[in-house]
Amino acid sequence: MHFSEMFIPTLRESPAEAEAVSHILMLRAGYVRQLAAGLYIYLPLAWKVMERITNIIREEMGKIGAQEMCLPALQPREVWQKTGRWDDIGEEMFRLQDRGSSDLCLGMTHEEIVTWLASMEIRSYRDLPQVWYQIQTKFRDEARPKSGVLRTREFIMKDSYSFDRDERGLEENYQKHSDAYHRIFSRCGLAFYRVESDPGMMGGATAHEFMAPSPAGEDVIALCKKCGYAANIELAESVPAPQPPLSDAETWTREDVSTPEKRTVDEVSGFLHVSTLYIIKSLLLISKDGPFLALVRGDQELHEKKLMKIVGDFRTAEKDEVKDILGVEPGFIGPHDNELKKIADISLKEGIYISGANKKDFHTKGLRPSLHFKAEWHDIHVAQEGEGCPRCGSEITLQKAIEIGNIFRLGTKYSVPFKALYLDKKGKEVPIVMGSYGIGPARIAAAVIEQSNDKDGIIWPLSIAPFDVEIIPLNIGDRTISQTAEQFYNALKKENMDVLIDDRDERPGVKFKDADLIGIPLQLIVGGKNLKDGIVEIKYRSTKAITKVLIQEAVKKLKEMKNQLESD
RNA sequence: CGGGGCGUAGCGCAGCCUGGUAGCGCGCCUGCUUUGGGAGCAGGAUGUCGGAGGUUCAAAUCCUCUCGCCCCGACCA
Repeated sequence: MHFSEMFIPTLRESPAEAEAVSHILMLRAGYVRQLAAGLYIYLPLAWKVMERITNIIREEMGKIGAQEMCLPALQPREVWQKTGRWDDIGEEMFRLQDRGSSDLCLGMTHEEIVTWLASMEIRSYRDLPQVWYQIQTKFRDEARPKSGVLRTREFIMKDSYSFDRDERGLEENYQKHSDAYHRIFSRCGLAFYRVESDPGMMGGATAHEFMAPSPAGEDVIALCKKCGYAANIELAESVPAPQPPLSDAETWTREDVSTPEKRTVDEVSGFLHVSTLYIIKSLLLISKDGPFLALVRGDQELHEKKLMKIVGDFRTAEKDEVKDILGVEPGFIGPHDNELKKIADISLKEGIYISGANKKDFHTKGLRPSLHFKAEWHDIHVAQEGEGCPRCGSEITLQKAIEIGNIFRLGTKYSVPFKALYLDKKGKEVPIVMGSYGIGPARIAAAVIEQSNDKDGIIWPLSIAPFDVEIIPLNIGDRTISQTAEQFYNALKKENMDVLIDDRDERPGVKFKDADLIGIPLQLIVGGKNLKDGIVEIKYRSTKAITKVLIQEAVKKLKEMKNQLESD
């Protein structure tokens, strides 16, 4: 393409509304424009990147035998009612009515639709397995769109669905997808981890997410460098360091100490000059089975999602309820001397503690769990940096990350309500076993930018760059320069390279700046002085290293360099 | 949905407190010069000051309401 004919509206300054690096650079380099909150226009450069990404996805999906199709974005209420999600999902779903007042929604995902299809068409075990996918727009009425294309209300997603006879088949397809995803993200030049994740609204058994580390990420993942344990903080386990023995710990006998007006862990810790590791945080919560206490160590935070998995939905008790149930106001409640059900974090299992005394302005010192109270023990704390890996014990680290893909074992969660059944070899009706697998191509692009940029702009990996090479004739007023540049353009096209030539009547500085901003991996610089010596320059965008080559060798050299970048 | 911030030319911003002819830089258009890291000179175009209502002789500025966007949190494939 000729730069002068292509729509690449670069900006000198970053628009004020952008904060995330990828957002700033996509705006400045002329890749996207924002229409409204969470709605983006993908300009030609961005669309070329998206195309390259989706091509990689198509290739890899093809390799695992997945078949591309296209499902409607407009979907009738009835299918969503089959699974109950019409009511479960709430405000995140865009809903509308047609002229006949029938309820419809804009699809936020397509499990219902493919399962409906499968229920209509799949009859026999001979029809299975099937793997279907599409690359299509999804709609979600996000409470807070943010960070450019990272969280939008309308976005393109590759979603695939596997249909198997049994768990073994699902396992195979799950693994195939996992492997394909590894290849896709690697080919796109991303650093990423596969982590254990919470299935959330998708339901089903277990799931994994693919996470690209980046400060712009919304998720936090826990990683163990030693054994490879990797999990979303939503469910990451950890082993907090044990309480160190207090020099005078042995002398702590159980006694109530006066702690006037000291309610929070920090207040009590400061007042008694004791580390928060020796304090029990007691929270009175109400589940559908009634009130119970959740106990975590003073240095830990209660992980509500983990707790919810144990006791189901719960809420915190009101001030008055605490008084009614325990006879004391919040801040002085403790796990001893009452018969409430208790769920305690594993960090509390050993050691000696201080907790509320269940009487106002007093705390009890010298409490020993299991001696002074009974509890169910679970991991209900939020994992923290530096704590022990649940598998191997070595230190875990926490990182922010962008979710670029996910894979879910759905099992029969969708096939049962849809009666998506098949007849097995013995003629028995059996529900199809399903999996679902998503990738966000725009998130891949944004994550790559987040991970690969410098002060001058984007640094695309060759695999998903909008072009392979940008030719920069430094002065198109000079006929020798512009003609040489055009000759290179044609020669490189003949070699099947995707080339952008900056044929604008701009000064060299402007072209250099724009080229670095846009981030095409190779630059071919055609300038007057070098040309007189029969020389042009080739520059790597990533390192800015310049190679001078003879004009007649430049095409060959560029091909070599491209091949080199491809194999990196 | 809770908390905070911001809406003035295409972009970045000043002006608002203390009401009185709407500004600056960049970009854009024309011409000349210039051509290896966002050129110089000369000339020029561009605004419902987010919107509505109110106060006032007079509102970008003060008041009320409203819409939009961004950030933090809640929520979230």
